[in-house]
Amino acid sequence: MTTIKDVAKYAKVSVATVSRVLNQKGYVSKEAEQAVKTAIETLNYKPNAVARTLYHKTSGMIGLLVPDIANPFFPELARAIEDVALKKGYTVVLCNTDNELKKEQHYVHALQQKYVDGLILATGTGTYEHYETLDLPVVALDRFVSANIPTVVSENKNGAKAATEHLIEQGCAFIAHLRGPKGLNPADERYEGFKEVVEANGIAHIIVETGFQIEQAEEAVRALLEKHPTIDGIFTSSDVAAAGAMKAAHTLKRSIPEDLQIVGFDGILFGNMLVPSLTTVQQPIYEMGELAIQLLVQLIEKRSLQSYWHELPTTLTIRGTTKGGGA
Amino acid sequence: MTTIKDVAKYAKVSVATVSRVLNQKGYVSKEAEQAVKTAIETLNYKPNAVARTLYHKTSGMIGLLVPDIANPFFPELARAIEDVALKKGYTVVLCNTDNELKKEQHYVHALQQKYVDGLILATGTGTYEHYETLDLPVVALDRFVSANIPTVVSENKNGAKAATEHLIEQGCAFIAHLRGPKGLNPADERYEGFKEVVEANGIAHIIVETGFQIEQAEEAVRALLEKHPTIDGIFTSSDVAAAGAMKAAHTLKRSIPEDLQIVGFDGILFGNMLVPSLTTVQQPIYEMGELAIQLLVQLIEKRSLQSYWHELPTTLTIRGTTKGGGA
DNA sequence: CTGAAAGCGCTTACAG
DNA sequence: CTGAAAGCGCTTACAG
Repeated sequence: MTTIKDVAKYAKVSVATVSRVLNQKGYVSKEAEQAVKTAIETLNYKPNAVARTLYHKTSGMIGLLVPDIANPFFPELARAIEDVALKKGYTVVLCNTDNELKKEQHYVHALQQKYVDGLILATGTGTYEHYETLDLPVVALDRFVSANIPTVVSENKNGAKAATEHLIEQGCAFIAHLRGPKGLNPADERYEGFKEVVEANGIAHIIVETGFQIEQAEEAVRALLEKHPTIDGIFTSSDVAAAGAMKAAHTLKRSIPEDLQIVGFDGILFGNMLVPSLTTVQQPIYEMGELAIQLLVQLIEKRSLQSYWHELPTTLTIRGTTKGGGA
Repeated sequence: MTTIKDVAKYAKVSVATVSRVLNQKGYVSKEAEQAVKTAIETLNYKPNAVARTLYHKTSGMIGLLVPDIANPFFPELARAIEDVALKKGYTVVLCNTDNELKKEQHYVHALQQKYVDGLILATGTGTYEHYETLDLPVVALDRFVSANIPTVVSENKNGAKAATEHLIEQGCAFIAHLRGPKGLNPADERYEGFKEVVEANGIAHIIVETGFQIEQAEEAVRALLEKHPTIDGIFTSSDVAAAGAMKAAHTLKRSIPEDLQIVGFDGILFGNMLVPSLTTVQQPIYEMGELAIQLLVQLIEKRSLQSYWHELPTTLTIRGTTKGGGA
């Protein structure tokens, strides 16, 4: 690798001068500038980012912590973040935590030691509370961590209410809710929204908790439908769980949406690939990612934020698994 | 941030001694060691990874270049890579290239300047040929770049042959192949495999090219089925395209697998979420990712490789979209 | 306008 | 066994 010294030697100037033309700051004569530019060109010199980082204490990298990139909600989020990062000159380090405290801590330490400029937390065990004392810009995405940390979420509760109301409007009289893990923010809020609406309308309902694996959801729904054959509506806390519900319904020869209506939550791409395509509460996934990194960059650049709480609207997308929609 | 100097001062030794206990190399007395350890503990000192990188010219980071992490094949791959990286003490930088030469070049430069220890290329325009002269360990994944670069792929051609043979065995007489972009290695090989089998068996066939968007595939298959209503089998170059084919079939009221049988390629998770679930050529996605990073780490650690060519077996997973399987 | 020097935080020969 | 010093590649006051 050619270094700034090589360039200086070739251009017959000092390294300070080379540095000045590199950073376009400070005075430098036309002749010196030209000589340096020629030297850079002919030696194919690229400044060493690590040395710069050591001096500036800023690396141009941000850490993205997700539970599991293989969970289809997160790739879309990651893509949005990476797109904006590219434009703004940042680079994204991907970390899968599996919601395990140990992995989370490990990554936070590793990233800090590398001088990352900031962190986007799309994960959180809820137990690792050191983010505020980290002295590092942090944005929480799809999760609430602390009031001092800018947060980007979608309208989980409202979305859940809309989904539940839709099922009721379409004639469901006994609705099951497949809720996500307790203690997980979005799952709790979706549950709240569901409960509020069924209770307000005096609708029979039942709640079952599942994780993010399709098999769990499928099994849960199969058991549920066998035990309660009169269930005619299901609202799931994720689209993946909805797909599991659809598989279970298919196995039990319950036709969708005639016998059983299903509404998912997330609006990930594959919902539209299902047959019938999935009615779901669409989160503005890409926009959430975009906003999160924009806020993070503002924080990094020490610009002040107008708001620390950003709740983006969800929209009910009616498709083939409920009666209001098409195929 | 506390530095090695602070620790040295607190422990009343030189920074050299602190460094020695940090790295557990060189002689250091029990007393000095103890003093340093206490100092590290009480000051909560973490060594600065950037300074180390500057000296050692090795960062503990690897770059992962994929076309688009939102394309469901890549998150599974990325997850495998990240899992192994975590175990081996590396960190993964995620780069989406969209198969654009400009983005690819940008990332390669940016990563090099950050002293990444190696690159995994799961993308490639085929035009950027500088990887061999990069002086950086590189592994090609799901793509052939050069004979000098260790390569991990799956048996694309054999998989395609098995898929096509399966369709013929199940009675298909007029088979369409939705091939991926020309010039893209895996797509070309799958096409070759298909062609060989249909030609050897004298089966009527037709080829259409599509990209990786479900909408393209759906539209292509709709047009195809309208023009050629006697098509009774489709082999697609990806599972996403197969989902598009299923949607088109559904729209045209062609029942699967009775009227129309479909085989995909990839074996991504969501194939199993479809109804009927998708018969597909399963690539060992996780294993491919694992192997790629293991090879890369071997390269980084200057251990020699037995082989530069790793072709992992694919398996035909017969499910609900062809007649041999279940639902 | 320009260069010598100190410093970012670490590591490792080199003397002792 | 231990410390002073040089060096990794850059940047920026400070003199001139």
